[in-house]
Amino acid sequence: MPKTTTTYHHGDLRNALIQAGLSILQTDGEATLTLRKVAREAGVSHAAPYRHFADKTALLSAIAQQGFDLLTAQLQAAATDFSDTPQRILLETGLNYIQFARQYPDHFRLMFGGVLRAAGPDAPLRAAAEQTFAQVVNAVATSQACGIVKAGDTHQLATTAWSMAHGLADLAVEGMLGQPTNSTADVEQIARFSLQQLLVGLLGR
Amino acid sequence: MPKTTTTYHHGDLRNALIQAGLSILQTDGEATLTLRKVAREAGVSHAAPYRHFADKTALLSAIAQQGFDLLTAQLQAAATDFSDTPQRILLETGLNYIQFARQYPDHFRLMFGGVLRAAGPDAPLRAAAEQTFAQVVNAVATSQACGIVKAGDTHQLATTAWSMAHGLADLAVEGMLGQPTNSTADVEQIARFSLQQLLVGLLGR
DNA sequence: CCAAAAAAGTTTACACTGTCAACATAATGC
DNA sequence: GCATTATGTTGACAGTGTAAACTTTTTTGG
Repeated sequence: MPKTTTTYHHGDLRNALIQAGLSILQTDGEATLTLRKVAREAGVSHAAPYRHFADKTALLSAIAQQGFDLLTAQLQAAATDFSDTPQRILLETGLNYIQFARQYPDHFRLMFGGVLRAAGPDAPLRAAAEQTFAQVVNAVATSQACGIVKAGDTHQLATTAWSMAHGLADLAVEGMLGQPTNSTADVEQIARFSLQQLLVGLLGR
Repeated sequence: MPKTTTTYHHGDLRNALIQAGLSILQTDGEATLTLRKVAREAGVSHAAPYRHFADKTALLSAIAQQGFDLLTAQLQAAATDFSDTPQRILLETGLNYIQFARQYPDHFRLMFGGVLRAAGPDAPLRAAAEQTFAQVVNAVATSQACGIVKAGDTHQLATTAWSMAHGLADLAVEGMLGQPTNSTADVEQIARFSLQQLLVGLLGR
């Protein structure tokens, strides 16, 4: 019977629950994301999730983790896209980061909203976040190699770059960028400008 | 009878509720902040808050607004402190912003977590946020006047500076700055470094 | 192969939440 | 002074997260 999908009881809940939660998150936002609704959407009883997640936070944490994985993949894809023009990698990585935040605002907010802070230093969620950060470190290292960023502590420079992109992303999601219209063009413009200003500083003369 | 405090029924609930909510927020975090607990703490029945706030979100919104006011005042105080060394104003404004976030992490997260996004473009909360931003604009204008930031669209440059500080603040609150220890010294160091990098870019040669 | 243990899912129950409607009381304005 | 409004209370309701007891399936060791 390995014909249909998997072997045991339901198929695999846990993934189904994460998927259901993700769907609710994207359509109705975190505020309305309830454990019972997730269970309903997955077609199981309201207590079933507790066989796979210790509590609601654990489910949210898993969803957040999936978000970091997705973001990591997206940044990596961008990096390979621009592997022949390495001078652009840092800029494009930043723009991609911001685009992700705007495309999945609730997912993005969940990723950086308390779940992370609550996660201990050795939680898998934190590891996933650091893998995303590693993508930024890569971009900085590449930029250093091609002379668009000065030599120096790569990790530190990457933290700086990450902060810039993250700040732009968060303010954009919150609707505080490009005050009146807040259009895609507005955000792209200010993001491009800001990242470029930082790059000038990171070149160092 | 203007002896005690105020005139009517309770004194003034609404402020008492905001204060109680603030206290809960700072000691136990947003997750445990419940409307009924706020009412209890203020010494009124569980439905009393509805005479002053349409719903829970309205209370949270008021608390967030108070946060923006506090932050604005703090940034302004920093600005006057350094009025005789204007070259430092932007740096110090940024450091102060980050310090505020670390001092009141839950308050900070509330301010930028959904309530703002949910607030319409003409909500008082948004006005309060813009007043905070105005403080950054001031710092940039001062920096331009003393030649530490190049001429150009002040508003745009301020958005850039705000994003940098905000990104640092948010990542610091989330515990993603200064990976192992995350100590105050660590955060201060990376924040100072990052802001300075940006300043180099904003000088522009 | 099959009993026994473990895993996965269900039902019932409980305390607690946000919110509403009906009611009570205090303050204010004519 | 009294009617109106502002403020606060009580009681109720649907919905929530979570734990305990129970059932069903799956796995597994003799």
